[in-house]
Amino acid sequence: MATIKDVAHRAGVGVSTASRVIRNKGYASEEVRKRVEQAVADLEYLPNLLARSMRGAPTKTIGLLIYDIVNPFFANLATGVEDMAHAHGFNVVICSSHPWNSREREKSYMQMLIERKIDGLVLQHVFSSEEYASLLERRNLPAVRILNPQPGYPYDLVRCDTRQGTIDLIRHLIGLGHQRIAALGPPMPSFQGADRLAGYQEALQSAGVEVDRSLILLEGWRTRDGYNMTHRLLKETRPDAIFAFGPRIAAGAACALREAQVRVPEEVALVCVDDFGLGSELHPFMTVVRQPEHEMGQQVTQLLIDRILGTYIGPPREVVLPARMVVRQSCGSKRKESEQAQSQPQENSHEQRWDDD
Amino acid sequence: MATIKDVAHRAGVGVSTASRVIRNKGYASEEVRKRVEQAVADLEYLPNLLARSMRGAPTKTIGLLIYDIVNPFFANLATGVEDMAHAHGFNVVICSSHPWNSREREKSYMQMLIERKIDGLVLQHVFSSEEYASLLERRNLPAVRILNPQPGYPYDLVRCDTRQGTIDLIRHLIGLGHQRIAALGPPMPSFQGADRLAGYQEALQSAGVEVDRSLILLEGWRTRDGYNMTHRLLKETRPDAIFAFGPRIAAGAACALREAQVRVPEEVALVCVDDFGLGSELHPFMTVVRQPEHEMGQQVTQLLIDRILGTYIGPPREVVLPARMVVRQSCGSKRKESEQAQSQPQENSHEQRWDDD
DNA sequence: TGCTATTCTGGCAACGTTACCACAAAAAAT
DNA sequence: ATTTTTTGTGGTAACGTTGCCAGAATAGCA
Repeated sequence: MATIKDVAHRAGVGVSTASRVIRNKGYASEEVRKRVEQAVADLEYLPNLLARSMRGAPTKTIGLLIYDIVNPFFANLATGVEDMAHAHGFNVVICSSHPWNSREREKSYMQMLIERKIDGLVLQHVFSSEEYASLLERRNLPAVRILNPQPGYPYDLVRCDTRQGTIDLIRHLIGLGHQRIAALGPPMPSFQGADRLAGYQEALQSAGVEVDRSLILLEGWRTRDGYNMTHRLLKETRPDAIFAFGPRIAAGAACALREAQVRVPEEVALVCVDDFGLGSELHPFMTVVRQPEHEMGQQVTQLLIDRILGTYIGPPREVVLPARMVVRQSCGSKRKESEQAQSQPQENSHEQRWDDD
Repeated sequence: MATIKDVAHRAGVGVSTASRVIRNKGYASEEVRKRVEQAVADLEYLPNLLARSMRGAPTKTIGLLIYDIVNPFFANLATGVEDMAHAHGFNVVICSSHPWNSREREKSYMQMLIERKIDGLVLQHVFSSEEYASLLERRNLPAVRILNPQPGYPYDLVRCDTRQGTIDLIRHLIGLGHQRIAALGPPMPSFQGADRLAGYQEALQSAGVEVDRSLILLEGWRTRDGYNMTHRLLKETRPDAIFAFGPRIAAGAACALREAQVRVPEEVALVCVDDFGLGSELHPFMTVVRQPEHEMGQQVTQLLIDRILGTYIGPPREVVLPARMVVRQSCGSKRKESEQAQSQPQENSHEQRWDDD
């Protein structure tokens, strides 16, 4: 662990001179420059960022606090953040507070990020406690939000219009002749849930389909919840279609349907919001509405960096990106039936789908 | 951004006293303790970790450097690392150097991690340059490895016996009557690839099946590669089964098979190493060999923390965990056919599969 | 030759924290 | 009564870096 002192000594110069050469700032003769650079190479010197930051230098690091890195949605989001951050010379510290609201980790990560003096923060969490907001404010640490606003605090926000996306999806189902469409989601004080529920109701009403409250079950986001809700649903009625608010719910529903020997899409259609990552590459089956995760990650990072660099100063901005429907086979569309022999013409070309390089 | 000086001043004590109270170490009267704690609360003081670390204190942070957080394998691995790290009071900085060997990011992240003075490092990368090893050595920064050894450097290692796992998988195929089994993998100087190729050949030989070199294609890990290899393969021959070295390859293969109108599993069986994350929850189709990612993450972190704390000092350890075969439907097993009506009895109960809470 | 610019160099303070020391007061042991 | 130990407190020096300043050497210009 060589320090700048070692470098200076080895090059036979003072520390300030070495510092100037290393940072390439200020005067230094060619002669001295060479010697210092040689010493840096010899000692494999890397500056101590901690010490630098203590003098007030930015850490060039941003934090990303999300629920669950295992969820492909967040994973894609994270790569979007990383891509944009890197383009601006920032590094990203990903903190996955972990499945389902582990408050303890949320707090631990918030403190850790602040203590380590990051330059800014991308937040997906809705704070479980208001104390966090005041923590950020007091240090005036720039923060931006993804997905959900933080009620009462005016951060920049990038979100996706899943309400409209849901409307598209439900209209698609109605267009295929489905009328009794069930909705499976989380319990209701929920931002993401509310958008989808609103879209669901709006699409039905505008199509003149009555909203049947017994078709709406709101119990949770997990696979387990989707499974339970579907079983309960099937005990009472037989819907034409099931709209799951998220992919885990849809996966649980699919399992319950299999167990009940109800065939998808022949007997019931199944759709959801957000995609299945690798699973959709393997077997492009489920018709979904996709949020543009990667782009959302990039955009929110751009907003944050604007704030960090002071490029933008002003009232909070809100960027709303459209959701994109991907029609596949899980609703037994007419199109699909008529073109069954061909290789899913309704799916985008695979060239576009595979961005794994 | 209150400092300890502010706290001390507000409490009417010296900085050392404040420090002692905050760290709960050394003497302090009840009276003073109260006042300092009140000041901490009032000012929302959080210690500056940077400054602490400059005095030589451990940062209680470990770095995790992986290829691709979007891959569910790595995502699960990461949560394993986080779980164990948290259990010991460490935080984790995840750095996803990103799809397919972005050397630039690898380097940038290595430097960033070292500069930020983490306590230890979990590495999955095989260094693209030897300079990294010497970097770590010189700072004697503890590091451990996951998946692959670093040739020439004796780090602790946790890996999975994918050779044996592959043997199980191929034997399973042979047991179902498949003889002409194709292998699709990456180009050959590859650790992971070599294990799987070896297992493949070993299983065939021990079953008395001749290894046909024209059935072995080694072009890459990507979906695109699997797609291309499969098309090329089908142009020349028609195998009984396809063994993909990884899930992306399998996904590409599945796509090519669909396009060629070859049905899985009726006409050709398809298996691979590693699972499909959410996709397998939705549609448990592909028979795979799974590495215990989460456990691997936990174990490797335990090894690292042993090194950091000095609990273990000695020669490098190697932990080899078994792979687990998950039989599903993609090889048209006899079992599956005979029990078709039932709900996948060969799959573990969903209670075990769903760990999303 | 002098005089001001320009280029180059190194010493020193400061960032926020803690380890170490010195000292004072109280408590305990002689 | 004294010495020793325990308890409580605050000052100071580092950690590695950079900004600021002072000064030396060189160059440019009368």
